[in-house]
Amino acid sequence: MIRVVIADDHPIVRAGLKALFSIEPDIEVVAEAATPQEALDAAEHENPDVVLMDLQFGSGETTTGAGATRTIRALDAAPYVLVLTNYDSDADILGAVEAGASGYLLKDAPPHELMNAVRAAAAGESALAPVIASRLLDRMREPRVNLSSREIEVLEQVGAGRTNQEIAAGLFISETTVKSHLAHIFSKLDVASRTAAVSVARRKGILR
Amino acid sequence: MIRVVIADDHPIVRAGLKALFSIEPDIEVVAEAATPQEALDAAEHENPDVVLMDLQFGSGETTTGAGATRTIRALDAAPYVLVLTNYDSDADILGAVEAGASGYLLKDAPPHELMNAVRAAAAGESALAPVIASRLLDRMREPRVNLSSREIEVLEQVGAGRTNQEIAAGLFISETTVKSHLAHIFSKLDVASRTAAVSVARRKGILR
DNA sequence: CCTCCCATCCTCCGAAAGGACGACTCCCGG
DNA sequence: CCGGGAGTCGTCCTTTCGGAGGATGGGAGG
Repeated sequence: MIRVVIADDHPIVRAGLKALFSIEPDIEVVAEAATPQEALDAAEHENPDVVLMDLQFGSGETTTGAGATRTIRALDAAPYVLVLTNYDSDADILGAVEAGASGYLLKDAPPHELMNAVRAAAAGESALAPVIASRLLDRMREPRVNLSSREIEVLEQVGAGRTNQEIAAGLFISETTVKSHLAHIFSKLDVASRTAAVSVARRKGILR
Repeated sequence: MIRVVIADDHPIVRAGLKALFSIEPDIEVVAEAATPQEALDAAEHENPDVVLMDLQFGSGETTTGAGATRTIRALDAAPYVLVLTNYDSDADILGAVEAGASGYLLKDAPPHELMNAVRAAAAGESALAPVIASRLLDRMREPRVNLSSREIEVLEQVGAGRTNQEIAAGLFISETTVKSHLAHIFSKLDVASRTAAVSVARRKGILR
């Protein structure tokens, strides 16, 4: 019997997963969690084989799904974590994989794919949705972009529509420095304008 | 007995809703639909009281959830449509209400709120999630922004990071015309720069 | 018919943005 | 201890953007 913990803040999704698993003879839902903290507790005390983890939790939470994944994977006798989420943003996928997730599924996946993934995860294998797998490979090919925290800070201001002057005032630096940061950002993202930088950063998941 | 049709492309969500409704003595799920078209068929032939409609369907669909809502509401003896979706974007809410939805719920709503909304809808009343209701009021206060289709087209290009020259070439118009459209956009959105326009448009749900 | 809105085009001009140098600290890792 | 990256600032210059202001034609609607 595969012991599964469901961690998702949507009651509807929890009910759905439970209903789908109730049909499967070899899978048992041993706990439900509506917050990352509850997920962690359940992972510690219910001795599950697999934790199904949503990445997006309500805005009230201090821990994210990725954070909870990391903590769970650091436990003794840690269960495998299968990330189940709505989006296929590059940043999310990378973050989940780095946090130690065994798989990454989208919520619109057909049920049988979900079952396969749970069984694979329980066996210690990795299961990525096909969409995700190819995206991960694409991402591997693209050289990893490393913006400094200050650069991201500036880029966020740009994304909010502020001018260099406004950004300078807001960050207590000179306009020259803002331009300097932007020049570095442009070069790293291989673009020529602020709007293009925002667009690329959004696509890459650097900006939300 | 309240007859309900569930229209959502996520098998997990359909299973969840069905499971939740199975507990309620006065609500019966008479059909499930994975596409807008299926939803329309079910609305016509199953004689439901309420259709629970997701707004986001897979990219392969020709009709949107809002479109299906409009069509369903135009039927003889039309059922009430309750929109149940993930996001609370202004554009989505407005679109759903204009299409004739009786209510707008978020998928992370607690089950009892969902049940209340279904019963209210079946009785011909409106049920909006509190979050949505206040947002709708905010939106009413803000003067409605009406960008022409051409202006939106230009704005999309701007959001993709293209320069005026590139946009002009792409749309087969002169750069002057692009600037003219942008000037109108700026004035309508009450901003002073292209990046600010994109930012505001995104917040208002004009751009995704 | 006349008016409003949309889409298209124009010029002139100032402001913002971006490129290309250089230069100074601070701090981290080899 | 030294190199290099990050962050800060500067100047000079070019290009792009946006503002002002106007013009044309076409379609929708009072």
